[in-house]
Amino acid sequence: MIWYNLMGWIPLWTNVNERNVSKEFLEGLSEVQLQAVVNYNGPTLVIAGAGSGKTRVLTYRIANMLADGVNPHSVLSLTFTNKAAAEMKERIKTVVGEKAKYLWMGTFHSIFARILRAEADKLGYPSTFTIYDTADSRSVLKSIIKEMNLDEQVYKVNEVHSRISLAKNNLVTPAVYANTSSLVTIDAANRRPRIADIYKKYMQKCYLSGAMDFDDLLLNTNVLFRDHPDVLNKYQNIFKYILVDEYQDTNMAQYLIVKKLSEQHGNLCVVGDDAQSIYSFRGAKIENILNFRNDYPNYQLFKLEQNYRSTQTIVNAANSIIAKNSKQIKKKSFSAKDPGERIKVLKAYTDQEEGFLVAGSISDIIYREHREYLDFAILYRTNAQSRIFEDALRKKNIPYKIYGGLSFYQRKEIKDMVAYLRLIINHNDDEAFKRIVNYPARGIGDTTLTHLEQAAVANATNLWTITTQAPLDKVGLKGGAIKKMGEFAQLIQSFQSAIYTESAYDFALMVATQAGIIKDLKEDKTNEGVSRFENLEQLFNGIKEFEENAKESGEPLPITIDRFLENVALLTDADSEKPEDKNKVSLMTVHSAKGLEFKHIFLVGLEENLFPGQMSSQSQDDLEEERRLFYVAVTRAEITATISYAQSRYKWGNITSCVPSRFIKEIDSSYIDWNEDSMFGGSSSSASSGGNSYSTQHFKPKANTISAQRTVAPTPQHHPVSAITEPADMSELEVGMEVEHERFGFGKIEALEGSAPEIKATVAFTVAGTKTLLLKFAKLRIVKR
DNA sequence: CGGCCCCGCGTTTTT
DNA sequence: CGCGGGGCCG
Repeated sequence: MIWYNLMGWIPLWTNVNERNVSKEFLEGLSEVQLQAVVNYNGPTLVIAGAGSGKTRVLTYRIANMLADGVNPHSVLSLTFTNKAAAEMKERIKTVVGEKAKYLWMGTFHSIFARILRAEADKLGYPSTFTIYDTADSRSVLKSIIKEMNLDEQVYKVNEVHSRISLAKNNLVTPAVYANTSSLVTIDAANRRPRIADIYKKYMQKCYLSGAMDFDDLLLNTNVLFRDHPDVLNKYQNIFKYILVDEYQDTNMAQYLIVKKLSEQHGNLCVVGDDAQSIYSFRGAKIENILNFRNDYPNYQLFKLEQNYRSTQTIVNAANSIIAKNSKQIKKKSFSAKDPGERIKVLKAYTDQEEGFLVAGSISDIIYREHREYLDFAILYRTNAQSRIFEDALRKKNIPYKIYGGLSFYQRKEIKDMVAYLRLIINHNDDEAFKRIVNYPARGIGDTTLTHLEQAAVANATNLWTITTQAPLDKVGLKGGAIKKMGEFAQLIQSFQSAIYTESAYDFALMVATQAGIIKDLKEDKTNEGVSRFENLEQLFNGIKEFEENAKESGEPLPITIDRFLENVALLTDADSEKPEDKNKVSLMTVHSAKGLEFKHIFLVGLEENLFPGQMSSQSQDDLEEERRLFYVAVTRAEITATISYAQSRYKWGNITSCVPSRFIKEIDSSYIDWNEDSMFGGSSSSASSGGNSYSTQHFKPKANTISAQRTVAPTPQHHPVSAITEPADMSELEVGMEVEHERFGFGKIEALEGSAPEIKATVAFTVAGTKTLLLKFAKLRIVKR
C-alpha cells in the first residue's frame, strides 16, 4: 500500500501538461479530501463515511484530472442512479466547463447498454434490442410457467424472477445453474426443481424477442468481454480512468466488468461506505469493498472520517449502532459540529397516533425553529406505512410529497404508448406485441393470441414472425382473426419508412394518432381518463425535451425516436422533480433516502418485525443489513433525529400489537431522550427511561382534529400514577359498561371481539370519539357496570 | 370477447 | 385495508 505524499501544501496553479489551469476549486477541501482528489493514479479506495463529502471528492477528483489535461473521453464514471450521474456531471461542468459533457458518466446499466448496442452484432442481437423492465420480465416468466404447466402457486413469478436475477448477477448460466448444488438444493427444498429449466426458456424467449432484461445488460457485457478479447481490449484502452461510486452496492457482474476494464491502466478509484451497504437483497456484495485491498495490494487508501452533515450526537449515536455489526472496515466517523440535541423517542399508542405525533412535532419545530417544510423527512421501512403519515399531514395542512410508488413510466397509458414505439423499432419484441395487439380494442382476443403464442413456441420464434410469415389458417385462426391480424401487422409496418426521417416527437405523435391511442384516451371523460391523457401529454413533452437536449449538444438532425427509446426503460421519474414540489415534507423509504440529507429526520415504525423486518431477524447477515439501514436512516439528519414507534398498528386490516425495535436499545442511551411527551408545551417531567407509563399531556384534543360534537367536555383526568385502578380484568368487561381510559377519558363499550390476548373493544368515548382498542394495552378502568 | 367481481396477497428495489 | 389478477358470466 502506498502512503500518499503529505506535501502539506498544494500549489493552486500547477504546470501539468504545460497548461496553467486555475485550481481554486481545491481550496476548502480538507487535507484528506485534497489528497484523495489529487492522487488520481493507481488503484484507490476511498472509504467515505456518511456526510463526509464523498460526492465532492469524486467530482473534484474528475475535475482535477480534466484541469490537468486528461481527455474527458477517457474517463468512465459509474453511478447507481441517473440522478447521481446527472448531478455529478453538472457539478464538474461548473468547475471545468463544457468538456465535462464528453465524460462517460452514467449508471452501470446505461453505459453498458450503450456499449452493447454498439457491439450487439457480436452477441447476435440487433442494435435496436429492447430493454425489458421488471414488469416485462415477470410477464415473460408467467407465460413460461403456464406453458410448462407448472403450479403457479409453487412457482411464484416474483420468486422465480429473483432466483434468475440472482443467478445472472453472479454470472451463472442456466446450464451452470442446473449443476450448482447450492442453488439446486434450495430450489428442491422449496419444491421448485424446474427453475433451471424456466431460466433456460426465459433466456431463449428474451433472445428470440431481441430483448435484454436489466440483469442481461451486465451479464451480456461480461459475455462480450469474455468472448471477444479484441472488444475488451478496445474499451480497456479507451477508459484510462475508471471511477465507481457506491462501490459497496456493486454485485458480482458489475465487479467483474470494472475489474476487467481497469486491467490495462490500473486507474480504478472506488468510493463507498461498507456501513451503508443496504442492497444485498438485490445481489450487492459488501465483500467487493471489503476485499478491495486483496484485489489491488498496491492500492491507496483514503478514509473520509469527518462528518460535515450532522451534529456530534447524531454521528456518535449512529456509530454506537453500527458498532454492533461484525463485518466492517474500521473507521471512526466524527463530527466537529455542536453536540446538538439528543435523539427523541416518541411512543405512540396506535399507528394513527404515531402519525399524529409526528405531524404535530413537525409543525411544532417549524414554528419554534422557523424551519421550512423541505427541512423535514419522514422515513419508513415499508411503503405501506406512508398512508398514516399522509393522513396526519393532510389534516394539519402540511404539504408533503411521496417518493417511490408507481413510477411515471410504469403507468398503463405510458407503457401502452411506449410499447407501440418498441414494437415499431423492434418487431420481435413479444411483450410489446402482446401489450398492444388489442389496444385500442380491435377485436383480437385471448384465443387468437394463444394460437399465435403456441405457434411461436413450436417454431422457436416470436409472435411477429408468426403473424407475418406463417400461414395463419394453419396456426388455427379463423377468417375474421386472420384479417384483423393482417391489419394490425400492416399498421405497425406502415410506420417503418418514417422511423429515421421524422423527428422523435413528430413520429410519436403520428403513431399515437394513427393507432387510435389519442382518440381512445380522449373519449374517456372520467377524472381518471383525463389524468391518463395528461400523462400521455407529459410523455410527449418528455420526448420533445429529449429532442431539444440532443439538438443543443449538436447531434445530427433529425433526432429520431429510436434514440429516445434506447434508454427509456432505464429512466425513473426520480430525476424530474416538479418545482412546485420543492418546499414540501418528504416521505420515503429508508432505502430511497440514501444519499439525501435533511435538517430534521423522523424515523418511524421502529418495531420488531417492521424494522428490523420480520424476514430479517432470521440470519445474522440479514440483521446486520437492517442495522446498516438503520444507520443510513439516522445519518440523514443534520440537526435532529426523532424515532417513533407504535404499540399497536393495523396490519392487513387487523390490529396487531407491536414490540419496540431492538435498534432503539442498541443506541447508546446517553444519546437518547426518552422524554417523549415534552413537545406540546413540555410541562411534564415524567416518563423515565424505558418506563411504560403512558404519556398523556401531548394529546390535548385540538378542535379541528377531533370531532368533539358532544356536550361539555369533562376536564381531562390527571390521576397520580398510583391512583389508577388496576387495569380491569379483561374477562370482567362487557358490552354496555362505562369505562375510563387514562388518555381518552370516559366512554361506553359498544362491542367486544377477538379472543385473549388480542381482545378488541370498541369504545365510544365522550370526547375522543369511537375507538377500537386492544385490551391488553388499554388499561380500562371500570366506572359503571 | 369484454367487463365485472371476488379472491388472494401484501419487505426493501438506484437499474 | 387496498390492489391486482384471474376466472366466470353475459
